[in-house]
Amino acid sequence: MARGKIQIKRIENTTNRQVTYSKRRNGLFKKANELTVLCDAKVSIIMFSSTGKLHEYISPSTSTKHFFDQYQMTLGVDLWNSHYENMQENLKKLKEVNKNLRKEIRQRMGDCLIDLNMEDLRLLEEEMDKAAKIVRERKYKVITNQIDTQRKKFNNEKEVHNRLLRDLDARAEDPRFALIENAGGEYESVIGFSNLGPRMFALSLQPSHPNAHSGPTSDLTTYPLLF
Amino acid sequence: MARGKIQIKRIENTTNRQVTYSKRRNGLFKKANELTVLCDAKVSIIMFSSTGKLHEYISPSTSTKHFFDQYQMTLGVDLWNSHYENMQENLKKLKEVNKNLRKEIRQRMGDCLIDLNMEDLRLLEEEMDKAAKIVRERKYKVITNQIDTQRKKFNNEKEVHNRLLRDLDARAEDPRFALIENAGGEYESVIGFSNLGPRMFALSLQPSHPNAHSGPTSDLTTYPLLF
DNA sequence: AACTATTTATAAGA
DNA sequence: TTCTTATAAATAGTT
Repeated sequence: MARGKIQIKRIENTTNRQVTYSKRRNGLFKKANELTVLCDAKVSIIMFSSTGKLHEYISPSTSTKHFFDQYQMTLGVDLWNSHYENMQENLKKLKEVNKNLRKEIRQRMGDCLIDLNMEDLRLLEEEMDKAAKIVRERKYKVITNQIDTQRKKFNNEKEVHNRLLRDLDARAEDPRFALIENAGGEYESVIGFSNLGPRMFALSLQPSHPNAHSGPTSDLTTYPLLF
Repeated sequence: MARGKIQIKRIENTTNRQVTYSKRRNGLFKKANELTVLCDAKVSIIMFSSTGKLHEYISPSTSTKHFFDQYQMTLGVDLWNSHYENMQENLKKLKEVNKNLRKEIRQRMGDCLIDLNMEDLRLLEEEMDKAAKIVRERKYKVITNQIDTQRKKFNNEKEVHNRLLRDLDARAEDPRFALIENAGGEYESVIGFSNLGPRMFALSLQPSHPNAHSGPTSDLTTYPLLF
């Protein structure tokens, strides 16, 4: 528009193009601002250069977010609605699944049996008996393992103890230790330990504190319903 | 900018303002389009007139939604994130809860018992036995109800049958029916029905052995248990 | 919506 | 980038 007319088509020279972009961008923004003032309008211009740089004009006393919101409201469409709807659909489905899972658990706890007919009840009973058996077996296996471990521990300690005892006997019969035995009286206390130790062990094997762990039973009340 | 310079300030005359808005809007859009072509850029202009009307320019081969998305991506902020954050948080929590519920069910089915210690197993077993008992009781209750309903049905039908039988006997002794018997020979077939029908009935209704009126306890043994 | 005098924008060069 | 300036384009006021 000066010093010669130009064709409106892509400027091939990169530098030239960038200069023109810069100049015309300023021109556009200036015009936008004039429009804003003269006509009491709200204008938003967002532009990306060919190199991907972002420039933006927005009328004073408004914001891009507000603009977008108003844009959507005016057009009566929500450009992000599909995204939002998807999410809500997902949420709904998950809640439904959640509800059903809870119901199943309650049924497995002996609640909510009203909805079940004879066949359901029969299957549930059968399944639960089967499962209970597995749980029982598993429990016995855990018990057995624990006992086994403890026995090994005990045997090991017993052996250590016996060795110590033999050592002491040997020392007691050894005339070299006679003096020390009489002098220090250590022998008695060692015997005392050998009698007491294993018995203490046996006591601690009993599961004397039933609720050391919160079991799986408390889960139903633990998870809040999120709606 | 012609026929006199103007001050860049709000045009008070409404008509004038609207005309200017229209003219300058076109100018702005034209410039935007030139910029798009000359500089290979993408431009989005959205504007609201003072009366709330919306006008928009968008470079060809793009869309407003795409523009907004790119705008947000470039600025590294999500203007609508707050809308979704809550939802996403909820979604995540629900998924987690569902996972745990599933696990609990699996444990109640005899799966995934590895994670449970002795105490958990003991509690689970105890609970499952209790629940199984409830399920069993419920099943028996359903069975009992079904049997009760069937017995009532049977008694009712039996009574209807007996009444029919009495009716037929009464007719057979009524002289008015004798005429019909002699005239058309219909009586034979009626007798035949009255003899055959009830017997068929009895066969299909009588529970194998004679004392159909015994209490619910004997009914339990009369009807085969369907499981 | 068209006209046009005038202002404004800007292409090319420095 | 910025300034300059000749010239193209936009547009205010009018019809």
